[in-house]
Amino acid sequence: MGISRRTKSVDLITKEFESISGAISTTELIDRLSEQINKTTIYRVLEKLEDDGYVHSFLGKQGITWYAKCDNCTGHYHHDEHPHFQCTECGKVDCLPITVQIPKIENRTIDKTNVLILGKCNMCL
Amino acid sequence: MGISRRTKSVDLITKEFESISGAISTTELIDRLSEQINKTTIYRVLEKLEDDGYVHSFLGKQGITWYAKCDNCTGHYHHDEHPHFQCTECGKVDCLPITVQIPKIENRTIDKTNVLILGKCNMCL
DNA sequence: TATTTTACTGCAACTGTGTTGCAATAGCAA
DNA sequence: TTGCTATTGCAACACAGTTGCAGTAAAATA
Repeated sequence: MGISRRTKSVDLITKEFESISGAISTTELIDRLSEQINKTTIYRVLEKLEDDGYVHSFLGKQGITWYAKCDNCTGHYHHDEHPHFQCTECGKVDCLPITVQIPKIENRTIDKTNVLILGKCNMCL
Repeated sequence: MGISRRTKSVDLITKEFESISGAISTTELIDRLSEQINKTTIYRVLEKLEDDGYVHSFLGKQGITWYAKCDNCTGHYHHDEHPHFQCTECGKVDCLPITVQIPKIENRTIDKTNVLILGKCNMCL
């Protein structure tokens, strides 16, 4: 069940995603919007935007949730089957438009793969 | 700074790792040992055991910390550069003795790669 | 063995991320 | 304009993990 009404919260949050490059953590989003939207609402809107396929979520370095409106993923390819990169210097997180091959594994099926790559981004090299 | 004194807590925790196959989450370890060891101590001992290279830590599905005494990683190869597998049915987590190739990425350096594969394990197929 | 040093432990209180219940508000269709 | 109900804000909660500190106990030293 995604977004069914266009509200102030939805507008503010989508505008935030349009204005950034890369991903944003829920905590950062709450910091930026807490004077205008309650944090509970932020969590709930993000959930719905993900249902709608507008953003996707994943976990960053310390296990906190990040969201990205990734242009590289569309349609059925959506569910973040691409790796994410987090810079260990500045903390910035991006989607990587590459594919990571996972070998077949005996006696197991693979539903989903989460790949987080840690390193230095081009600004911090 | 790893373990420097052999205490009851260290014995109980290492004994737990000897008795299991695969990985164990901090929460499960606390459940099992909370009558014998305080949770703060469990967190602190795990940290030291990781410093010593006896176990390694990584994040599971919901961002909680897991530890494994993985036999496949030794010496400099230690720092969990292997993928981890979490069963979406039973929740069991294992180290996978395979290598995932990460392509070189322009304008970035790679320090570490976290790969979590979600799917069904051989018991749940 | 007795003493001393200090690593380790337990406790209580705290932090940060995320969730839940519920009453009030506000899109939007009719 | 009205009525339905999705959405919101608030307060309180849940849970993983951390911190400060005083007391305890390995283990080195005498």
